Amino acid sequence: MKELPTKYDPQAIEESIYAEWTAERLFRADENSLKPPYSVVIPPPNVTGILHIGHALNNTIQDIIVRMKRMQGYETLWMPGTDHAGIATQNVVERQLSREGKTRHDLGREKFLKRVWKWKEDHGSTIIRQLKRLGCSCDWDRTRFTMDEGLSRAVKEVFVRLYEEGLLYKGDYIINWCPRCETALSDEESEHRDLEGKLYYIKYPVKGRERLEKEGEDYVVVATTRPETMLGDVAVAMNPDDPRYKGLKGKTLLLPILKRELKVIFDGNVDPSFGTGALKVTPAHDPVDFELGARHGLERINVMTSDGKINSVGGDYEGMDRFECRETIIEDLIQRKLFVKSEDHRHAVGHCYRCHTIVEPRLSKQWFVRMKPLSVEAIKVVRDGRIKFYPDRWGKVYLNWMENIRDWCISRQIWWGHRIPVWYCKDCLDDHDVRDITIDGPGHKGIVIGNENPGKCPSCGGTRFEQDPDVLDTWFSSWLWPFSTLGWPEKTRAGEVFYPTKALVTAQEIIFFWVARMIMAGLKFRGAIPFSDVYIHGTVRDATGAKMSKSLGNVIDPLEVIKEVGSDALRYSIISITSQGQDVFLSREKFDIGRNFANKVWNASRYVLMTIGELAGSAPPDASRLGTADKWILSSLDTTVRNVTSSLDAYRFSEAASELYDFIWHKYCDWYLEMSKLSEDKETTSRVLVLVLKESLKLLHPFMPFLTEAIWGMIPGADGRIMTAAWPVASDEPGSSDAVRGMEKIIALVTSIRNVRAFWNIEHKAKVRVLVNVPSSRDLDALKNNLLYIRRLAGCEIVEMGPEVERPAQSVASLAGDIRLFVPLGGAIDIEKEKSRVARKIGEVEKYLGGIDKKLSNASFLDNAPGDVVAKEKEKKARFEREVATLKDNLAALS
RNA sequence: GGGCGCGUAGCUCAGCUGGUCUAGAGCGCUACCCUUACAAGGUAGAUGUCACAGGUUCGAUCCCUGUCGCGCCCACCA
Repeated sequence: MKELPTKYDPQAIEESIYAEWTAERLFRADENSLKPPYSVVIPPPNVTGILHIGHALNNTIQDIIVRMKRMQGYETLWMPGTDHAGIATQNVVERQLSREGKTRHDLGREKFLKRVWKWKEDHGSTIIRQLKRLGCSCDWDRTRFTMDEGLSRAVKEVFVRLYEEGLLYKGDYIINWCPRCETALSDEESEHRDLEGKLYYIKYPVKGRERLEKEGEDYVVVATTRPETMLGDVAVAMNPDDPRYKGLKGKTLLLPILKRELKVIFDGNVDPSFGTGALKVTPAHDPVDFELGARHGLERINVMTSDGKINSVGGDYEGMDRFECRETIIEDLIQRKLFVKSEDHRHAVGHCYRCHTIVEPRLSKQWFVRMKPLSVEAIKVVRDGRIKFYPDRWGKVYLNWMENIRDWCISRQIWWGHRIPVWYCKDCLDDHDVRDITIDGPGHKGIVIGNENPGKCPSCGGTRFEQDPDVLDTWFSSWLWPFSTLGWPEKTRAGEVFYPTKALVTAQEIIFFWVARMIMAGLKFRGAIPFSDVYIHGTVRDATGAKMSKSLGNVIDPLEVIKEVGSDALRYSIISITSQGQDVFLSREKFDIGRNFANKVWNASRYVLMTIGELAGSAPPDASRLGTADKWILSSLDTTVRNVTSSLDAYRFSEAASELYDFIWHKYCDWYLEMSKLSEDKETTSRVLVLVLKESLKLLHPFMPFLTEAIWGMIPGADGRIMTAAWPVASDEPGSSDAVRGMEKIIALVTSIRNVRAFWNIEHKAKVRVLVNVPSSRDLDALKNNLLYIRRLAGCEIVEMGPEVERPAQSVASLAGDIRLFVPLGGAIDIEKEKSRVARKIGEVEKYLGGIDKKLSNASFLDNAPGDVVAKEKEKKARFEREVATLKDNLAALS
């Protein structure tokens, strides 16, 4: 007989079991299998990343889905991989370089990229290792990286197609610019955070009236939060209906400090109620001003360098940092008496999502994707339910973004990433700086798309080519992930079989970044949705509600938790506290839930394996020999199978977890296992014990894969791996309701007797004598058949049991549903104590009875409520009345 | 400015289409127990005007409206 070690030691089993699974190639997804396919998309974690607790949650959920589906007989593919995280990775390597006193420019592009690749080889698999430690059953043979050759081909293919369909353009727009990373960012990459800023009021003189005496005639006051951008002002705008400024029509203003002449323009988009109603117009540094400038044909003056310093336009301010310049300009304006006042002003300011530097809205020439055409289908598929969000409120968030979608800035001024596959013919373009070329659509002269130098220009025959220096947004490769990883644009068997996938599991933060764009890309390039279910789980926060992040230092490292309590406990704990879509507030103690449960399962299994000996074999129990408890536990198991399966199918993971917890702990261990110790038919009991254990372990396997596999390996007659065992199927019949009812009576009676024992401080080893009044003959049979159990579990002697049993003198009484029980205590009864107990109980029951009485005497209730509800209420009433009667009887007898 | 979520036991939270709710769980608390699977355990127990105010309904923790408190997301009010 095999035996489990006495002590549950997750460290001892987890890594070795994972190695066994790997050796047996159980994670592999076979595209030639005849099983129905089932695939999920793993969000490619950032290659610079390490596993944080949010990943642990995310990947546990996916692993649960995948493991259940695998056990249900699907050919499951869980495709793992990482994305190259352009900006983040480049930052990491640049930081490394700066410690050596170098910049990337010192190395040059080629050497720098070599260095990044080296870094990737050294560190890029950290998170993969960690996911394995967590137990993820991904098909690691298919691990992909967004810069792999195949995925890069997909990126190029998509770029070409978008270009040829006129969905790409390159032009001057205000984009979010990170002066630290020195690159453009998409709107999604600029995170808005509320900051306490100032709103500065500044006088702009009217040309020729430099005395500055009368506001509105000699000067105009404008309000701005970014005074440094005034260096790029070209106009001041007012609302045409604003009476204050009617007189300024046709006038010219002077920019303080630079003395540039500014036009006065009128535009309906200016809000007269904000500030002074006069808006300084800086088309190169503000999106609103850019629009205004475009409508009124204004010049665009860029005043900053790429690292956020004032450029030569700024005269004396040249070379100053943008915020230093802000201070200096204010001081200068105060000196020149052009400064009016400043007010506190709270406003949202964009920050770089990678380095948290304040983003500068800046005029820049960038590549964009026209998104509106791509969004049309993507809106439809969610509207008509082909793609469902869980919980569905996220569908609204998605649609709201999709319906207001803006063009996607995809070029980045960094080196690590997919280089934009565009070659410029220097001859056709008259040696213009390639950064300055504007491209509206396909067929632009002198432009060749491709990864290789085209060699010869198709239009002029020239041979001098220069590739676009920029790279693509990382998400431009991530949005292709569901099909690029399956070989697209090649037609592959895997691509046919495993696309579309079924489920996507992710956090709310990347709905726009990734989920929405994958849907668009899937529809556009594969002509089909990439997945049908999007499950959005909550954000993991610390106990105070703050997002867990390294910079806040509130991170719980999952690997440390694994070291302490094991991966199974971590997984179970985090799932059980995560109700659907709700944010998770995490603290260290939460992991006790899983640790204790794992321990319980371990010990119960150990006990079962120890006691069954050779009795169980692999044979099922003989149905004719099943007793009340056997039938009850089998029926409860059946219910549990049904509920766990349906909860998991509905993405209610915590519900499934607690269903299992309750069944295994409070039904199987607390009752069935205890009763099994007293069984007289050891063979049947053993068979039931093993059967229920095996089925429970299977249900638990997706949550606690290691533990269940370890135990499975010790069970006689449990073949193969639990990981590939067949998922339990619930029976069609409702099960033995008689046994369930009977068992409920047993439990109620035993509990009630124990209650009496505890209340009267009856010594542990002393047996009490009990008389039991059971009105129902059905229940009486059930109880009589299980007298042995009742006696032993409650530590009592049943003196009498039947429908006519009366309360003897000198006894205390108790109730178990409609069963009355009497315990003669002789002189040991403290009358006053018992009286107060009974009186309190009467009060309680009468309160409930009152409520039901009121209901039942309400004619409208009787008329309107469905029949079964009324019947139930009546039943309840009868029960309570009996209870009250009994209790009153008891009270009377005590006096 | 728009959208969303949350206020339920001392703490952390479940409670899915209103009646199976006499509102649950885990932790904590009280009493008893080292009963030969488990003290990371067992047995028994205490604790709730389900944020507040209205409304709909025969009936509301659940649906609607408003108020207060907390949190999140989106947004070009300079």
